[in-house]
Order: sequence, then C-alpha cells, then structure tokens
Amino acid sequence: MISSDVIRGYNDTMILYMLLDGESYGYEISKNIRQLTQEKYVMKETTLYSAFTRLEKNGYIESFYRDESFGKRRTYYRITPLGLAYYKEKCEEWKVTQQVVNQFIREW
Amino acid sequence: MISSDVIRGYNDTMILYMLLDGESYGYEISKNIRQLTQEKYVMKETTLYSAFTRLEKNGYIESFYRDESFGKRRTYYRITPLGLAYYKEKCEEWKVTQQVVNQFIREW
DNA sequence: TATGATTACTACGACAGATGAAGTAATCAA
DNA sequence: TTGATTACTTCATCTGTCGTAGTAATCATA
Repeated sequence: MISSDVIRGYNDTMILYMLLDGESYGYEISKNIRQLTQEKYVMKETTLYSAFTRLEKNGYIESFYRDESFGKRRTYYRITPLGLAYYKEKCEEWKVTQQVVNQFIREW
Repeated sequence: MISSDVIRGYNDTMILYMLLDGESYGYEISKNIRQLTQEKYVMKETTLYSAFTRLEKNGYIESFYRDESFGKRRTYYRITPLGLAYYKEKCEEWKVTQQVVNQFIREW
C-alpha cells in the first residue's frame, strides 16, 4: 500500500540516483539534475541541502571533505549500501505509484 | 517546469477524477478509490476531508445537501468547470512528472 | 582595479498538506 | 444491546518545501 509521502519524497531518490556512479557535491548534483531533465525540474537549493541532511541522518549517504587548497570547501557525498537498498525500494515503489495514479488520469 | 508540490498534490486529482462522472460524497469516494486501486492506495479520512475543503475554497468543487430523511446527513460534491480545467492541467502535468522521475529510475 | 557573475554553501522561519487521535451521530445486523 | 459500519468534524502535530538572506571564495570583464 502506498503512503502519500511516497509521492512527496522523490527528491531524495533523485539525489541518490545522482550518486550511484560516484561521489559528488551539492552544486554539481543540482546542475546535473537540471541538465538531465532539460530544465524541466530544478531543485531548489534549500530543498537540496535539507535533503542531504535528512539522507545522511538516515544513513543513506556519507559526507566527507577533500583536500582542496583553493575555493570554498565543498562537502562531498557518497551513497551507502543502505542508501542503495533504499533507492532500489523507491524504484519499485515508483512503478506502483505510476500504476495507481494512471488510473485517475483520463485521456481526452 | 515542475514544482515539487506537483508531486505532492495528486490526492486532489484523484478526488476530481471520482467526480467526473457525477456527484458523490466522502465515504463513497473513499471506497471507490480503494476499489479502483485494489487497496493499493487508501486515502486517509482526514486527508480526504481536508482536500474537500481546499478544493471547494479553490472553486474546483461545490458542496450541497440532498433531502434525506434518514441517516446522518451527507455532504455531496460536484465538480465545477474550473475544477475540470484544473483536472485536465494536472493530467498533462502528470505526464511530464512521469517523464522526469523516470529519468532517475535505474533498472537492475 | 572594481564590479558583477558564478560557485558553494548555511541559517532561519513560514507554510501547506498529510496524518494520528479522538469524538459525534445515525443505521443496522447479530 | 453490543458492535460494526456509515459519515463525517475538530484539533494538534509533523515533515518537506521554499523564500529570504547571508557568507565566502573564484573568475571574467570592463
């Protein structure tokens, strides 16, 4: 059974997807989401960073720093095994969600 | 461009769909949603009734009473032309939403 | 060399929708 | 007469999103 929050929380899934093939950081993830969706979806900065906090608290991502002698320090993230498992669950859930919502869509 | 709330607010769309073919009331709509989704989605009572309030405030539905000399009085709802227009918009939006979210789904 | 754009965040507060808990009130079956 | 079902309503809380604003560094350009 789907909860309503399923529908709400796909930002987390998008972020996890972006970390599947390697670590990244906020600004880069944000840009990549823009590009991937051809500007159709732009995640707000505050949404993005509060998602990071939540995801880390849940153990789905880990943050770390890199040695950078220039610029403002970036916070890098990588996905954890727990995060991967969560991501996979969300993918399954999304399929069901689509099926459900599609039943309420009428074509004209 | 999709806002994040797009993803959130599909309860309203489901309710409007249920009113497309004629007026109905809370409990009936609730049951119909259950049945249509084969129990995969069950809308909480409070969610349903607060959605009614919102939809009516927005002019998407109208409430009225029927003469019923028995039982507890039901509040019936019908969809308005504005509500229909909103519903159609949401259907279009849903297609885009699916395309967007699907780009973050990996098959394993 | 000063200005603005871009990168890369952080903090704070407000808001809306979802939901849990609880209550009311009527009908109807066992 | 007890409990299940119908049919809501009220209230309070929680979560995620988002607007506003601030900090701080780099880099293009005029």
